[in-house]
Amino acid sequence: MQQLNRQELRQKLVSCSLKATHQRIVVYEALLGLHGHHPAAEEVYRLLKPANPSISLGTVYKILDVFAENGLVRRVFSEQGCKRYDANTMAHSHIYCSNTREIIDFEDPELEELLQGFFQRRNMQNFEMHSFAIQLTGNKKEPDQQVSITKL
Amino acid sequence: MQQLNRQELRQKLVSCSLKATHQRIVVYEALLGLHGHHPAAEEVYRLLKPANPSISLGTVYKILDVFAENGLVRRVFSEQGCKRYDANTMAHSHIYCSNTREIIDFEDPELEELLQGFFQRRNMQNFEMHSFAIQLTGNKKEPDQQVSITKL
DNA sequence: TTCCAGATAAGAATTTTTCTTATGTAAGAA
DNA sequence: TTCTTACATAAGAAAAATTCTTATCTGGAA
Repeated sequence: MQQLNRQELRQKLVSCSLKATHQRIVVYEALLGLHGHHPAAEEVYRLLKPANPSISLGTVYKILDVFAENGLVRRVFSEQGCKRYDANTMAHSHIYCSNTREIIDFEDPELEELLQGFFQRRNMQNFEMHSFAIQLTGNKKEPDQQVSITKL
Repeated sequence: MQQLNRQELRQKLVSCSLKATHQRIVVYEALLGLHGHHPAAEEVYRLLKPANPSISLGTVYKILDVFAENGLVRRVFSEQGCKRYDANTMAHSHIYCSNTREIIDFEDPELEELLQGFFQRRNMQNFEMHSFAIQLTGNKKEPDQQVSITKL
């Protein structure tokens, strides 16, 4: 995950015409630090509270929402009852493990390319597509081990 | 959408080793009737309450959960905060329209086939895939009109 | 610096979901 | 058919997740 310093984070916010407040910076920093973890607002709040005692949960909700609207983070589709966020806005899919309840990042350039190509050719009437996302649902055979792919 | 009578619904439940209670039958019936609508528990409840005054919201939640566990309905991944359900368990994708906030069923056999083939060939280590799902996010150009595809 | 549109804190309020417990009922057994 | 019991439901409390309200504060433009 890209390791940005505060000044760079500040830049990133400003480039989205967002005020670079301290709260927004630490929330963004936390999300980047939690690469692959897809936290809910509550988790981000719990993480930040010790070092930022004045931060409020409502603010974290608002900030995540604003970030999502501005494309700084992705909302992760979730079968669970709560919203999750992902600072990785690159094209990637998610794996839902029924065993461990994890949401796992799954980067498969071939898959992305395949779909990219498909949708470029596919003629959709009355629809302007912004993005697509795939989820795989299943089980990790070894819960402790990672999921990986071998080339075709 | 398949138009099943009560007796057939009863059969369907029993075939999943679920007791065919009146509540389950009307919930299932409602879901089938709302083809393409992807309701949340609350919506199903509101719909059923007039004709079934004794039904309880908690029961609807439980029933939808049981149905999902038994493959009678699909949980629809949603960016929104609440769980949605879909009685159409055939392979299909969902389109999220940012304008209208709709979730639209999108059947594209070629796409399903393409992915089916891809995942059959793709070797995934330590993962047993049960299903995959795609969402397209974007905007309907004409909010009132339908989205459709033209063959390649 | 000053100023102010927009951001935050705090906590109330609302919405969504789960849980608990007493009661009810479907469906198999007698 | 009636009995039995394991499972399902109703009701509402409780918990969890999210939004809203309002007073206060602050980043950054002028």
